[in-house]
Amino acid sequence: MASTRDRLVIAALRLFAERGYQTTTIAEIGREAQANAGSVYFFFPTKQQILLAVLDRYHDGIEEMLLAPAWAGVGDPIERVFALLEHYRGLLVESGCAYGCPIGSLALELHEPDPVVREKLAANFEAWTRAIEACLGEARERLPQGLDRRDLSVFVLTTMEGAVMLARTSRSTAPFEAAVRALRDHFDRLLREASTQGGERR
Amino acid sequence: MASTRDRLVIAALRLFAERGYQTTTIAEIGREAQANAGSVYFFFPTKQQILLAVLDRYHDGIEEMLLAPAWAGVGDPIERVFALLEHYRGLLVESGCAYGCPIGSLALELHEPDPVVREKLAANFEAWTRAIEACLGEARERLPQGLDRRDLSVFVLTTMEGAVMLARTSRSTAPFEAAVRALRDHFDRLLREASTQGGERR
DNA sequence: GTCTATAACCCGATAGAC
DNA sequence: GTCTATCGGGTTATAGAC
Repeated sequence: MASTRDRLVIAALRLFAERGYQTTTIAEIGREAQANAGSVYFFFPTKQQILLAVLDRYHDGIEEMLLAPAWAGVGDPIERVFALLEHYRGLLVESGCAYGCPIGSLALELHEPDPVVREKLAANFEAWTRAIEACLGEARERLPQGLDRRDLSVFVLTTMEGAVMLARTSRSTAPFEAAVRALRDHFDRLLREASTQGGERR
Repeated sequence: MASTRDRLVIAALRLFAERGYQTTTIAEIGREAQANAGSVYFFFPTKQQILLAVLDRYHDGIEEMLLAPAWAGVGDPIERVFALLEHYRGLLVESGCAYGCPIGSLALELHEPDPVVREKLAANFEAWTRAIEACLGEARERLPQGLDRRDLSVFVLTTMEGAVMLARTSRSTAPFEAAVRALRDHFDRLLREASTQGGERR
């Protein structure tokens, strides 16, 4: 069995994702981790420290927890972009459209977060964006010259976050699928332009 | 001076936007509306009823509160799409990037909202999407034949919501501007394709 | 309609035994 | 390291005077 501290972090990660930060109580985190409310304070002096540990866990685990499952069997870098989006669609379907991106939900739930919390949220978004940017870098020869791959990576993330938000709120995957179709249309146009550009590329 | 009920709704609207639903107390709403905490319960039996009134206010006021200021002096329907996004960018700048879309924030803060709350949140997203869809409808002759204008309208909303989320979290307009540039690039390609399509349109 | 006072409850955090 | 017990403070909502 994992260490008590680990069990507490995992329990908090689950509860924050499913019910939010403010709604989750220290007692619930303890119960979920088979520990007592008071014991939580041996490892974490404040509730916010648990949140920081959870955000670190997401950040450190992005490969193993998110990218690896989403990209299993998908080698093409452009298809990886859409495989990641498809992974989120799967999470929506699994949950009956109750799923929300844990980082996005925390980012909007906490209106005036402590700077250290806000920076860890931003670091998680940054790691996600970089993963997409790496895909676009791999596929650079198939994309138009002069394309700003950073802009496009951010655009993929805003699409995912907005699409999950709308799907969750309407309890339907329809808006998610609509946004992804529109993004795919954009990518198709980018790939088509690059393929007719031809000639020397560097 | 506005009626007490109106002042309460406006106060709640402001406080929910700035500090969130759960963080805002009934006492604060009363204080902000120059009424007493106990008086709030004369008009609203529960806190959730205040939230419902706020969501109705947003929905009924979308023209006056949002679209009219954003579209002042902008006639072109495509430019109206980007003027609305530019309006949100202005709100970000004004607030030092603390701004969040009030509907989006509530949608992610409340993880298991009462169905009636969730439906009013969804109705607000739907009204926003329809406003964009109307612009695209006006500009239909300049857009590619067979373009799914509903998909594209949803895409504009997901871009706005995602972009505001990232800007707020990083306390920078950079990701907002990146996402809007990428969306503009997409629109440019759509308009270019339609202009070279030429011939008969209907 | 508006006010004061308070009931009833829950939470984060602490103290201290073992 | 883990437990029980509890403090102190804040919240929604109610009761009832005016």
